[in-house]
Amino acid sequence: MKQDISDIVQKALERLNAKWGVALPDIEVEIPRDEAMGDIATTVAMRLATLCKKPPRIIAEEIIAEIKNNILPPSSSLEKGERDIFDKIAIAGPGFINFKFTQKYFHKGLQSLLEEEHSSLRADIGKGAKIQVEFVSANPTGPLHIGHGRGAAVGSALCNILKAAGYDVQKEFYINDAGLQVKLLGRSVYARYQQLLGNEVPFPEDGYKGDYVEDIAHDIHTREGSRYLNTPFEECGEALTDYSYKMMLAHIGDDLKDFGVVFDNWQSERALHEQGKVESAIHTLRSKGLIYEKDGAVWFSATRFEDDKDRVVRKKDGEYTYFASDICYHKDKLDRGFDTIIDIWGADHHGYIPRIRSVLEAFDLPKEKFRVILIQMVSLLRHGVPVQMSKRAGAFITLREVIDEVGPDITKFIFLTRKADSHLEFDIDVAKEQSAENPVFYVQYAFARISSLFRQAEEKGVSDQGSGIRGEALAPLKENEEILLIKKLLQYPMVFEGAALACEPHRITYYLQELAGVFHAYYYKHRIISDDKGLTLARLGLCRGVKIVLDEGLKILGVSAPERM
RNA sequence: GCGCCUGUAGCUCAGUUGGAUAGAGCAACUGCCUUCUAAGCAGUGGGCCAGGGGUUCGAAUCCCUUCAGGCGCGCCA
Repeated sequence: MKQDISDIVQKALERLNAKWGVALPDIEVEIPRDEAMGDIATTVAMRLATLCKKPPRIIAEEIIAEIKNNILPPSSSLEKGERDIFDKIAIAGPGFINFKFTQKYFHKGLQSLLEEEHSSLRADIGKGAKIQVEFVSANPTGPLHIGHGRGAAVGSALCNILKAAGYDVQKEFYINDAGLQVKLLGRSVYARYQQLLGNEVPFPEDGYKGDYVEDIAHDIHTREGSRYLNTPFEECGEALTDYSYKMMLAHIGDDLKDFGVVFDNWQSERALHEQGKVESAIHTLRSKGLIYEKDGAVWFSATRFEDDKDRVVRKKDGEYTYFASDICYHKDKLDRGFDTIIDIWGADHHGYIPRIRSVLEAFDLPKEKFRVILIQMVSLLRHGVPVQMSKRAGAFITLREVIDEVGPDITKFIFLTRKADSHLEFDIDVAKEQSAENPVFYVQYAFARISSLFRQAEEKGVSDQGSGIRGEALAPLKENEEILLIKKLLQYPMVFEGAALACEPHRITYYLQELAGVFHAYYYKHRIISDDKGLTLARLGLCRGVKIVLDEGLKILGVSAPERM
């Protein structure tokens, strides 16, 4: 729909520009707010006004005349051409050009949806460009919490969108398996293990206090018995630490899997060190004169770029910082040949962005290739009361608990009903108890209703398959609600494109709710299966179109599309 | 103190990258099940888009400023 208008207007503009001789602006096309104004509109005349130094309405008139006289197929006959595609082309307001399509146009649009199915809903924006999205990347020092869940839902949906938009997408989880935090987990497990066996060693200050730490200790005891009892941490710490974080990592992987999120690659931070990549990246910076020593530590001159402070890469104790691995990691990602790398972070890490951008600049890597999506905090509520979350104290609600209690579909859908960068209130009881009022069911119910229709049609021996919804078969669709519904279906590609370009999955969520709404209204008002076979087939065709688009959208969100409810 | 984000209906949030008379879902109130799933439909009420200034044909959207809230500003990750 958008493409058709863009093409037609583009042709008209190119012809007219022989006379104007200006730099043509992009043709922006939008859905008018009010249905009555038209099906689609362009603002290009207003944009041209300053360029051509003419009033926008005059320009709009010229464009319309050009379209009617010289562009529209199949002949120069204005009446005929207009009848095939447009009911009306009109100027409105300050210079909008509003297009109103014919029923025939909508029938054809539905027909190509039915013929091409999902492929007609995707686009080739990416043209095979390699893009990598890194998300979740939770420290393997504890279970995933609800904030990670939001990141997982958004990241996964975004990847689905980008794939459908023709990008070659890789989903990556970065494992922070180096550094102090995993060591602290090891110490915590060590202490619990000793305590379990009656050796009351002190629990580390700021250690991880969650029950899962004891679980790991128990697990080690059942597998390996008491062999580490009274062994100093210096001797067995490494083994315990390794075991512990790998265990956590396995749990994280399981949680994600049950949430319906899978990764293509798990990149270990340790591996970067072991392969000498961290050292070599720092070395490269040093050779560029961007590394210096001060106070016994090694620093990166980030202030030469856009950061407001220089940053330590190697601590006084000789250990590399997390930032050092991150320097290496981001360079490495681009070295791996990705055209774009997207990092999805918790919004509390926003201060980190200038640092990484500085790094890319330091390596002469184009920083436009690096994009960050920030995920705002989730406030978890129970009965409208905030649940306080503190990881260190061990008092928090895990993603696992939420999935078990509320279910993955509802959880994901709620995460995806808001822009990533805006706060989200997640009330477990509202999500669960009022599940009938939950928007996810509204959308799924539309899908289930249609599925039910097809089952019944089949029982009555009516099938839209085989008999073929082609050519004139869709002509009986004449009701307002039917045209409205087709129009909604044909808007999907516009919404999808917008979601892909802006990296905003929530647009799909909103669209699906609207589509379901239009469908429910239609379903209530008009009977699909009737004695009129031609009409029944046409309406089933329309329903199949809705089903295809609902299916596509739900797949992108990672939410199931049930045949029955 | 500096930086980033947020402020839209009673509540939770959208708002097509600057477009037309500001939108949805809850909540409230009215109706609709002998008809393909009422997890549904139809309708009513509800707004100084935090306040103020600016930019232009046009601002919830961009710039400046004030106020309010959140988050950062480690040789943690």
